[in-house]
Order: sequence, then structure tokens, then C-alpha cells
Amino acid sequence: MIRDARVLQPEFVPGDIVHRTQEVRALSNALEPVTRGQTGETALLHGPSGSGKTCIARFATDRLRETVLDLTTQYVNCWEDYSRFKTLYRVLEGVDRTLNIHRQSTPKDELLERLREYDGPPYVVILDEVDQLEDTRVLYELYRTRGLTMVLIANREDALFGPLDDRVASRLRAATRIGFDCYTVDELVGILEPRVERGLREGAVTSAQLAMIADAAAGDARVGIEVLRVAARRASNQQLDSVSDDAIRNAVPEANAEIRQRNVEMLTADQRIVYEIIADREEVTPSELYAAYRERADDPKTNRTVRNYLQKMERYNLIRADGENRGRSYSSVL
DNA sequence: CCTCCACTGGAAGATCGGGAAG
DNA sequence: CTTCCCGATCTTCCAGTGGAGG
Repeated sequence: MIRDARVLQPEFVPGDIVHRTQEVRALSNALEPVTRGQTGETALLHGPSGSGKTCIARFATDRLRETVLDLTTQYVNCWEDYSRFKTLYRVLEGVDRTLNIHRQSTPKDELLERLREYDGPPYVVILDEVDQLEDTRVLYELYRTRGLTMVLIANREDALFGPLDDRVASRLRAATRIGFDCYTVDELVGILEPRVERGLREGAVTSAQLAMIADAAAGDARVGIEVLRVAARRASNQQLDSVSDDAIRNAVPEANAEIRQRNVEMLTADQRIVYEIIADREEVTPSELYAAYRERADDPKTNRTVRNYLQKMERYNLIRADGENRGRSYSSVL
């Protein structure tokens, strides 16, 4: 039943963008100087998750590479590489300058040195989830790199500006800003349709079912694609040649559980204890939580460290923190 | 109104761990 | 082998916040 699983992967970039033509054009304009060997304008793509920011950034840079012979591009996910070191490392990796850097290879900041020395062809770097950077100095350092053009992606524009250095903030205000809105149900169907055509056997999913998926995804293309993928895989495992309505309904919580499971696996043993305490109960106050943690953990970490864990888990969308200060309580997401 | 205090999260410094140099 | 280095992680300290209860 599955013909081409690749098009059901979340990171698949379609060869042709059905919606978002306006946004593609705006981004291409910002990058246009690159075609003349110059540095492009910094672009800032912002909007809710699953609204096509990453996809459009990749699409535009891929297309740019088709027209510009001598061009390097790199994608960096700042959520995964949130420290300054890791981000710089990835950027250098894109131009093969990481040889022999394993951590402490001589001077204090070898990475920055190498970046300064960069003298190659135009280089376009996509920084996804850029609001997750813990040290925004790296943005300034990238701004100062010759021939480097940045495409920044953030969920919320204002969350990015908050902790910024003045020098970076002023440059960022001059950036080309491109806003993205949630997809409508029709648009989502339009995104899923070509994937079904290429990825699945004919008639495996009806258009009414696509509308069901689109509706459940609430404007988030990533969720929609994940639901489609889970439902198709399930049907395929059962040797069916089409997807039932029930399979789709079941796939919605399963797709969410899968995302959550992946995040839980990234936690350390101590973090997982904290997560499980929260998951076990409806709602828990900070002091109850820490007391329970101390009881279960051998060699427990300090209260402050547990608070860092909680922040991290909140960012991973594993838990929710309600209220402020004294009124704070933690609960697990679904 | 004021005081108390549970809670948050920033800053700075200590510690851990792994790779390289001596 | 030991020593040094450095990023990541953890602790210590603390200022700020706002609800509870005089």
C-alpha cells in the first residue's frame, strides 16, 4: 500500500510549493543578491509551528542552489544545537572547516577564528528555532562573517527580540520579516494530496479522509503529515490496501504519543523521574514534586537543577506549568 | 495596608568528563 | 601515565514576584 515512504517523512521538501507563493517570493528577493555573489539580506520567518517556515526556507535555498553554481547552504536546528559552541560547529561543518576540532584544539576560540577566516563562496545558513538559542552572541558573530547570509526561523518574533544584544536587535529589525499563518483546512488538504498520490497506492485514502486529517491537525502541517504517516503504516502492517476512518481517528493520539515518546527518550535518568512523577498525578505543586523526587532518586540533584529540568521539559512540550510564583503547578501534557 | 514566604530564574563559580599534549 | 583544557552540567547565592494572612 505504501509506494514511497519518503514523501511521508516530516522533513520531505516537495518539489513544488502549492501555497505560500508570496512567502517564497519574499524570501527569494531577500536572497537575490547571492545570485550576484553578494551577501543577501537577513530574513526572519516567523509563525506558528507547522505553518511551513522550515519547508519554505529549504525550498528557497534548494532552488537558489540550482541557479547559483558556487553556493554553500547549511541547515542548523538551534533546538538541538542550542549552545554557542554547537551552533558554530554546525555552521563550520557546512563549509568543511571542522577538521581537527574536537573540543579544545588550541587557542581559546578556534571556532570563531575559523569563521572569521572564511573566504569562500556565498554561504546561506538556515537557523531554525533560533529563539531557542541560549547564547545569542552567536548571531552577532555570524552577522560579522563575510559572505554569510542568514535565514532565521522562530515561532514568535517577540520571543526572539527579548534577550538580544542591541547590536543584533537593530540589525534584526532591518531584516526582511516574513510572517506565516496557520494553514486552513483546504490548504492542508492541498499539502497532503500530492503526498498521498506519490506515497500511497491509488484509492488508499479518500479526499474526505484527508479533510478529516486536516481538521484534526488544526492548521499544523507537521501534525497532519504525522497522522497520515501513522495511519498508513498501521494499515500497511495489517496488510490492508486502504486506510479506514477508524485508523485515522486512532492515529491522532498515536501521532502525538510518538512525538512525546521521542522527547522522553532524550531525558536523563533524573529528568525522567521528575517527568514520571508529574505524569502519575493530575497536578503537582513544586514543593510536592521536589519532595517526591528526593524520595525516588538516589543521589538527588538540587532544587535549582530540578527547576532547570522543568524548564527544559516545558520547552519539549512534555509538561505544562500553570500559574506564576506561589500559584505554580505542573501537569503533564495530555 | 504590611509582612511573610513559596516560588522563579539570572549570574557566577565549582565539578564532571573526555580528548590532547607532555 | 599525568596534566591541562574546555564544554556541559550542576550548585550556590540571591533579587524579584505576588498570593496568603495578619
